Amino acid sequence: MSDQKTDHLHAVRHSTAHILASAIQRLWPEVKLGVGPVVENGFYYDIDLGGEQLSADDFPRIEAEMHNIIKAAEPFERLEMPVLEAVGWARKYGQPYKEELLNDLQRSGTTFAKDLDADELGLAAEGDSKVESVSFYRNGDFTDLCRGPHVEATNKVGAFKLMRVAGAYWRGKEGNPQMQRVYGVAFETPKELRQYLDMLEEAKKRDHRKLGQELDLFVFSDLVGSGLPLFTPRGTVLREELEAFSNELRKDRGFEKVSIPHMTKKDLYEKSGHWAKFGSELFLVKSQETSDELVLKPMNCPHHTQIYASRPRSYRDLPIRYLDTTMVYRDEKTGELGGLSRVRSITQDDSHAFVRPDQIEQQIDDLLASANELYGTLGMKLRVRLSWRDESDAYLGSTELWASAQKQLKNAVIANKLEYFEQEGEAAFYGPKIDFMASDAIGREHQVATVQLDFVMPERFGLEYTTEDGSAQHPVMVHCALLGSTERFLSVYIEHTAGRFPVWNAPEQIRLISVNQEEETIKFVQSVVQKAKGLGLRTTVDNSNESVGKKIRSAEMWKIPYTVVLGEKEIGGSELVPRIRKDLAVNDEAKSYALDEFLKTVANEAKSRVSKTSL
RNA sequence: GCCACCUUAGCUCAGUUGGUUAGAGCAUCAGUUUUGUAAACUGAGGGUCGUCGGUUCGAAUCCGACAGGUGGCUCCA
Repeated sequence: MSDQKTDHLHAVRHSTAHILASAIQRLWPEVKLGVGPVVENGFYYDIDLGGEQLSADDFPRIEAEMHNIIKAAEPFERLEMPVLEAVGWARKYGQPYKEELLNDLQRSGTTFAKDLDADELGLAAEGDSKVESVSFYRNGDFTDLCRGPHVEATNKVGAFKLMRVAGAYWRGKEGNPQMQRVYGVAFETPKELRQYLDMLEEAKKRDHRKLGQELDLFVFSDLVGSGLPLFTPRGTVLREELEAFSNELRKDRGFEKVSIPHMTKKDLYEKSGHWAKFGSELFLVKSQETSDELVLKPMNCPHHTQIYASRPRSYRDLPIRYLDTTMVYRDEKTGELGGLSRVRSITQDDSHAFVRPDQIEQQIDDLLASANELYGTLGMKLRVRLSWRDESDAYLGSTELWASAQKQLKNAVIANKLEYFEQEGEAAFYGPKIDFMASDAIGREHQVATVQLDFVMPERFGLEYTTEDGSAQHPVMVHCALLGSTERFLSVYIEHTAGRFPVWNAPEQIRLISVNQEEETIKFVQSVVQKAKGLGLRTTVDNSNESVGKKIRSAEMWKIPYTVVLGEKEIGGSELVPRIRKDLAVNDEAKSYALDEFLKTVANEAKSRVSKTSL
C-alpha cells in the first residue's frame, strides 16, 4: 500500500467490484450481497440470488450493464453513519449479510470473518477501539457498506473482465449458506489486462496435466479411481531421480533409510491422536481372518516411533534419524482432488529425527541446509512460511511447549537468513512448522518442503532415552519432507520447467536418429547406444522409416536434451554434431565433438546435476 | 463434501433448430520411398458420442441419476 500506483490499482479494482455489484443489483433487484474485496489481479463479489444460480453464460449481460454504469460516469460519494443506523439501513434494503456484519461490528468492534481483514470486508474497522460509525460509498442508485477508497467516478476504472463464478461459503464457514462468488480481473489499462490474459494462455501450455499427457509422465484410469495417478516409465524415472536427490541430501547428514508396511491397526493412530482428528479421512481395510481394524497409513511418523521404541536408547545414541520415501493414503474429498497437486495416494520423502533438546538447533539447521541445496539446484525460489498455532483447541501439548517450539523454529529461520512470513492457524496439531511454498503456472501456492518440531508425539508414545544422570527423558521429534509429496512437488516442478527437464532428471537424455535404415547405419547407431548406456545415460534410438526432419521434430516435442543424427558422415569420421535443447545451450552455434568426449561430458553433467550444458 | 461448468477415435477438435451409414488433423498399422537437423507420398484400421435410465415416431443433441474432469469454497496430519 506504500506507493501511489499500488493504491490507485487497488482503488480501481475495488471500484470495479462495486460496479459489478451495482450491475447485478440492477439485473436482479432481489440480490443479497456479501463481501466484495480486492484480490490478486482483480476482485470478487459474493452474491446470493435466492433460488436462482448465476452461470458464466450471464457474464455478457452483466458486463454490458457494467459498461453502461461506467459510461454514465457516476461519482463515488462517501457517506458516514452511526453503526446502529447502518444496521437499520441493511435491514430496510433486505441485506441480511451486511446486517450480520454490522451487528458483529457493533458488538465487538470488529468482524470475525476468517482471513478477511477489515479492509477486504470494506468495513471501517480501524484499530481495536470500538467502532462508532461506518462509511458507505454510493454510485448512482447503488450504495454499499465500504471503507474505500474509490476512484472519483465509475468512468475512472480501467479494463476488466469477468472470469468465473464459483461457490463460496458465507464467511468461509462450511456450515453457512453457500453464496456465489463472481471473480473478475481488473487493470488500469486494456494493455495490462491483455498482457495478463496472454500470460494465462501461456500458463495453460505448461499446465502439468497437459504436459504429463504430452510427455507421457503419468495417467489416471477410471478403473483405478480418481486421485490415484499411475506413473509411466518416463514419469517414474523423473520422480525417482528427484527422490534420490532428496534422500541423498539427508543420508549425507546422518539419516538412515527404514521401511514400513502400508497399513496398520487403527490403535496406532488412536494413540498418536490422528484417529480423533483425521479418522474420517482414513481408508479402512478389513481383514477376513482376524478382528483387527486396519487402516491404510495416512502418514509415517507413528510407524517410525515404533522403530525408535523397539529398544532402550541412550543419550549417546541420539540423534536417531530415519528416512523413508513411501506412499501414504488419504481419503480426500472428491472436490478437493486435482491433477497431481492433490491426490489420494501420496508419496512422501519423509524423515523423522529423534533428538535431545540440545540438538534441536543443529538438526533444524541441517534440514534447512538440505532444503536450500535441493531448491537451489532446481532453481526454484520458495516462500518460507512459519506456520503457528492459533487460539483454538485444535492442538495437543502445553502452551509453554508450543511457545518454546515456535521460538526455536523462528530462530533457526533467522539464523539461516531466510525471508519468512508468519501465519497463525497453519500448524500441525502436534507442533509448529516451517513450510516452503512454491507457486504453480497460474500463481497458486502449494506447500512443498516442511520442517516440523514436535514435543507431543514422543510423549504420547512414551518414547524415552536415558540421560547422563540415569533418568528417563522424552526425545524431541523433528519431522521433515523436502519434496513434501512427490506428486504435489511434480505438479509444481513440471510447470516450473515447462517439461524441459535438466539432463540429470530428464527421462530421456539422448536420442539417436539414424539418417536411413541401411544395415551399416543401424549397426553404427547400435554401437553408439551401447557406449552411452555404458556410461549410464538414458538413451533411445529412432530408427523409424521417417524423414530426418520428422524425427528431429519428434525429438523436439519430447523436449529431449540432446539429439544426435547419425549417418554416413559420422560413420566415416569420429565427430558428431549434437543438437542441444535451446534452454540448455550456452550459445546457439552447432559445434562438433568427438563421440567419446561428447558422451563423457553429458554423463558428468548428469552426475553433477548441473542445469546448463557445458557443450 | 458444496456451487458452476465440461465429457464425441489414443490426442486435439468439427458436428447446422432432435432426422438416414458421426467427420477432420495428428498418432497407429501396411505399402512406396532410403531420407542430413521442426512434419515425404498412398492406403487402411479405429467411435453402442462417459455410463445407466427417461422423454420422443426418432437422441451425440432434450431431462434425470451416477462416474470422471475443470475452476472456486471448505479441508489438507
